[in-house]
Amino acid sequence: MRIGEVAAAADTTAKTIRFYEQSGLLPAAERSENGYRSYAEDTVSKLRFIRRGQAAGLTLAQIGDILQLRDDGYAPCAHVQNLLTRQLTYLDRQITELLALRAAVAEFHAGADNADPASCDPDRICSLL
Amino acid sequence: MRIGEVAAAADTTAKTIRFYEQSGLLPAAERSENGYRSYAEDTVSKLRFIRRGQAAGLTLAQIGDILQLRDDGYAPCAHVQNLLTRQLTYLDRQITELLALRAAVAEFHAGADNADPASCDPDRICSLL
DNA sequence: GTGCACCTTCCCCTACAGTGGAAGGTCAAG
DNA sequence: CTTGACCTTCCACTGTAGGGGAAGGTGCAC
Repeated sequence: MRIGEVAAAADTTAKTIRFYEQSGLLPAAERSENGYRSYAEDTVSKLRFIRRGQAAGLTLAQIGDILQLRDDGYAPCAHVQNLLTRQLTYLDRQITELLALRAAVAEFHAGADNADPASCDPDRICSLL
Repeated sequence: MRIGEVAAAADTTAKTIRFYEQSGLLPAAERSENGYRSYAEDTVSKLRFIRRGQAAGLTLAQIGDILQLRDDGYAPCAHVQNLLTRQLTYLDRQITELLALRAAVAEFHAGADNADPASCDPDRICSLL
């Protein structure tokens, strides 16, 4: 398959596939006589896997590690489980931080109700913040 | 005050102050005879305000708008209240998305308990994702 | 023989908020 | 008179995941 066909099949772009190759997520593609990249069917599977990984919030680097393991002949199950555990921890921290930020902003916002432009100290720029 | 003193007073760096000036958050500084930037005391207030704005999750561009209003002689209260309202909406959307992502990852992770490396279909790369 | 779709490499650009470093000027102390 | 701390400008780079577009090669249909 040529790069455009693979891209269409995996619902992505040729540009992205070249970028993945350059980033080491995909092995350097075979070339046909004319120099065009030539792909086997399983590249489509890999691209779909990359999309699933991204949907789980993994970075391309993390996804690349999994693909590497698979290419090296290992079943990446344990590694992936590890990754998912860390991802949960990471997300929990993110959510906690975001909730704290939301609370802080809500407090500022509540103060806005009884804000009087006249009582605003120019030195503070804005009494709400 | 020289740039280093201001930076120390506002707990930031000279580099950052120059960056803010270049980005339009701070007006072009006065210069003393030797070409050094020379600041009035109120620059420290502005830098502290920038930090409060960042703590509320505002971007430098948004903070810059507020400072601009204040510099133009307006009390930015109404503008800030507007900004905070939108910020709350934005944060709520972020939190919702993150919670959904967390749920998705948790589901993958739960599936990991009964994952058998042997039953892993290499075509899928990893049965967990 | 030429138009068109497709492919190649190459380099630059995006957003965000700075950071690092080079090359050189200034000023006070020793 | 030199050392060191400070300042100046300019240029490039960080991380993330690609996108835009130029300049040129390939292959098929008309």
